Amino acid sequence: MTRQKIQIKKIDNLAARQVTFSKRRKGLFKKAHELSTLCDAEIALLVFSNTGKLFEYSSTSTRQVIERRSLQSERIDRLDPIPSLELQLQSSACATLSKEIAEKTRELRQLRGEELQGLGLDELKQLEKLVEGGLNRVTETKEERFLKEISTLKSKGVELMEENQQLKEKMENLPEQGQPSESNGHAWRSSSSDVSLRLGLPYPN
Amino acid sequence: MTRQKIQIKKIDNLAARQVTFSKRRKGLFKKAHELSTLCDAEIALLVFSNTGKLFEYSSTSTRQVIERRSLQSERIDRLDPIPSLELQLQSSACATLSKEIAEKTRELRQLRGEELQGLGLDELKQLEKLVEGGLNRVTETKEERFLKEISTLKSKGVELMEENQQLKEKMENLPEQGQPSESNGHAWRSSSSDVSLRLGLPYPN
DNA sequence: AACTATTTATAAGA
DNA sequence: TTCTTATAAATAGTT
Repeated sequence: MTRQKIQIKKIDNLAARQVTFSKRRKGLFKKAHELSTLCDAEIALLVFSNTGKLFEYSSTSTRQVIERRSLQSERIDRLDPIPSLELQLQSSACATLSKEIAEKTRELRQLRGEELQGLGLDELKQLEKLVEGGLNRVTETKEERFLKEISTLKSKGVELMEENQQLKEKMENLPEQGQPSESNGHAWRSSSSDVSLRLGLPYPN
Repeated sequence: MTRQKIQIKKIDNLAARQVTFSKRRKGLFKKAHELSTLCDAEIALLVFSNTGKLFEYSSTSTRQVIERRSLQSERIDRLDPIPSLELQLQSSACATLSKEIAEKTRELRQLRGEELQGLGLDELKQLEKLVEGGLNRVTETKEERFLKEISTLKSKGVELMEENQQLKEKMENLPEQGQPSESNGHAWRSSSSDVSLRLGLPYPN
């Protein structure tokens, strides 16, 4: 609707879809609120994201609006003695969920390279691209994490070296006075001098 | 919002309110539909007019969306006075299925490298291995398929060449007798001699 | 129901 | 995520 007109069909790119979802959800809620205020309407708006998260708006209370709807839309089903309408509805919901699970299971197996026999050459090429993309992102993330780890260790090393340096200076400034152990002091110096080696740091600073 | 900006408060004039209600309701429903399509969201929108008339939109079915919400909100507000035992059982089955879907969705996204922020270094390494394995299997399968395709084409090529050879021999064994077209025979020979080239076969056998 | 001057929403990019 | 901005879309008031 701006910069460029878009087609109303599912947005493929995940990030773009999430951004659009946020923006448009906000816009939709605003419009719903305006309509309820301007025209004194009672409104309930339920939105489940792709990922299953629920967002809702209601001019009064969602429950109240839903109850009002139940009253309107024929409560004939109250008379249904046997397989209550709700039971039927839930059954079909379960069936839908089951189908969704089957589909996701198949996708998962394909991404893991486990159920490839049904696929054509083109589908295989597409799948390969998808998995390559995933692998790249995973590898990138892993390496970023590694680098972060390394730089954390580096700065810890620097801190330790500074601390040790201060300790060394304190030790040297102490007048020689028959302390419990002289070798103790020596050990401090020697252990403090190779912190960067023990931590595997590339260079001491 | 045009000609003049309006305040978002109840419109006093009845006629104007009704007109605005129609216009904005239409706009709101359109926006809801666009959001559900663009972002693959499940939406239910209930609007009661001033006069008590119900208008509703749903991407799937209003009941289904409401059921899904009931599951999420852990039945805080139950609309059923006595949820029959069967209904309860089914509800919990649905809840289980929903959880399974959420889990599989998360796995899928991780395999696609889309939801990595929560993972530790070890988990990332493991995931990388998994995706690498998948990629290898997909690539292998794809290449097998390629080879199969190639050998199929090869044998077809051989068949064609043999058939052409037979045809050539038949042609040559025919005594010269004013046939419909001599050039026809020539065309056959010339096209039959380069089957392997036209099919892009690596070598004629 | 149509028109249109404006306001509002928003796609793309930063 | 949030901001910006050019442009598309919605719509208030009018006919």
